[in-house]
Amino acid sequence: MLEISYIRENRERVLEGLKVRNFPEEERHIVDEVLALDEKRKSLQTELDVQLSERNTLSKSIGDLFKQGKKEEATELRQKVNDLKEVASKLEQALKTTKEELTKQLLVLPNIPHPSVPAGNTDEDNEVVKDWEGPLPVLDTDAKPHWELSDKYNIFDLELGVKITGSGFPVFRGKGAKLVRSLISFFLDEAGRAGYEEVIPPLLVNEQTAYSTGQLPDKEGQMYYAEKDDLYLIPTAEVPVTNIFRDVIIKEDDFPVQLTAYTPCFRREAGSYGAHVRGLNRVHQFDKVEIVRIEHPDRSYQALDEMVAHVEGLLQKLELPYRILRLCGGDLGFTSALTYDFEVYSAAQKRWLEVSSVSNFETFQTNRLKLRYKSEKGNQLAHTLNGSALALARIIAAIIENNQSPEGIRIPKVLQSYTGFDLID
RNA sequence: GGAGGAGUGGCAGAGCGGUUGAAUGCACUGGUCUUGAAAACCAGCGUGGGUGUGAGCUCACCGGGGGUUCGAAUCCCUCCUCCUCCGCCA
Repeated sequence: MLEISYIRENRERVLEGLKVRNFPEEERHIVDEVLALDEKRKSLQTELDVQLSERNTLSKSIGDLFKQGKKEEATELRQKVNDLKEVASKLEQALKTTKEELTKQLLVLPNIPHPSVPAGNTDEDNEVVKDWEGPLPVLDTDAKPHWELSDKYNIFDLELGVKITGSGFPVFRGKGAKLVRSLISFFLDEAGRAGYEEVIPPLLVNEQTAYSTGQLPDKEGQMYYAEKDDLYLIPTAEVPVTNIFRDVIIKEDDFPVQLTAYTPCFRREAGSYGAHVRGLNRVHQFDKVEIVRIEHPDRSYQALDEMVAHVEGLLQKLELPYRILRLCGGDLGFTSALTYDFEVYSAAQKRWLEVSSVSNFETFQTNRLKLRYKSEKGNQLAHTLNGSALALARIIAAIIENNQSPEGIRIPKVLQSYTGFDLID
């Protein structure tokens, strides 16, 4: 959620940002509505304070009068305060309504994009900031997509997932299962080496938690919901991990906070079927190692670069061809100010698969989280960032497709000490 | 799941209807003293909102929400969490 003080001081920039995002023109008046509601809120607050202040003073003197035994005067005053109360409670109600309306409108506004974010509508307008320089792998004509390879080598079984749960819940088996576990360990170890503290968070979260990182309201449809307990299955570790710092005020020298977590991720992905989501391309449950940082506003973009470099290092070690995109305004997530997407080339499908998304949310999440740091200027909102490092299912798709050969599937060198084998055959 | 107890500032711990945003101790910050450190002493030390150029003034907040009252951390209702005992259990 944008800070109201930011909108107040940067109205033009907010409007400009909404334009970059392709936020519907006919809805941009919300900015001015928000500003008007804020003014209303302030004047109601001022009026209310006057009333309450008077009430407090009179109440005190009633107490004093009673002590002095001046009962009649006290009773008289009591009546007067009762009248005041009515005015106050009306103001209170009006203030509450105004605040609610203000929040409701504020929730509609997405984060303001970083100046480097290109304008644009769809993923076709994303900017390739780093393309794959070398040749893309070319496979034999009889090369198979990963779902066919999986059948051949018994790596994962989607049919079985259908039986147990439903479509989109793969069952990994044998060397496939071990490959999953190896990747998770490898990613966690790499994050640890880069200074991230490993955490294992809950996989179900409450409403407040889902709200604070921006999954609620609006994106309910993306999350599985356990109605009986009013809990949501996490779509990413970002949600529970970032919320570790909800309602926290940290010291300035606590920066940077660096956390990493492996979790399964659950996404409903309602309505997406078809050839492009075959196999592991889009599933409802997948594994992911996430990195999360809490940063000083002055250093958050430097941190973003470091996170991008970290993810890049992982892909290099896995020997996968990749490219980095800067998302355009229209493709940018609601809560993000700047996002880099990583895509790996899936040689048999001859297409790029998104495997990581690294974002700076600036104060958009911390405003909801109430995550601040102490500074000389008073308590300020910190910046949050996160990125996938890395998401598994598609990485596996790319590894098995790109590394297929008549002998079997070659395991990248860095993983071999984890898997204990160098070939799936 | 059943029965009982408890939730107060970073922590510990008073307060149980009237200048209590909240005693006291510890921790923390600044200062005095000291060659330095410790000790001792002095001072400061929650969050959010409104208002003012500013010092400041003011409102709200004692697990969350609602209520009673002229007035609530203190009384009532409700929800949540934690602890103890019983039951169940990886």
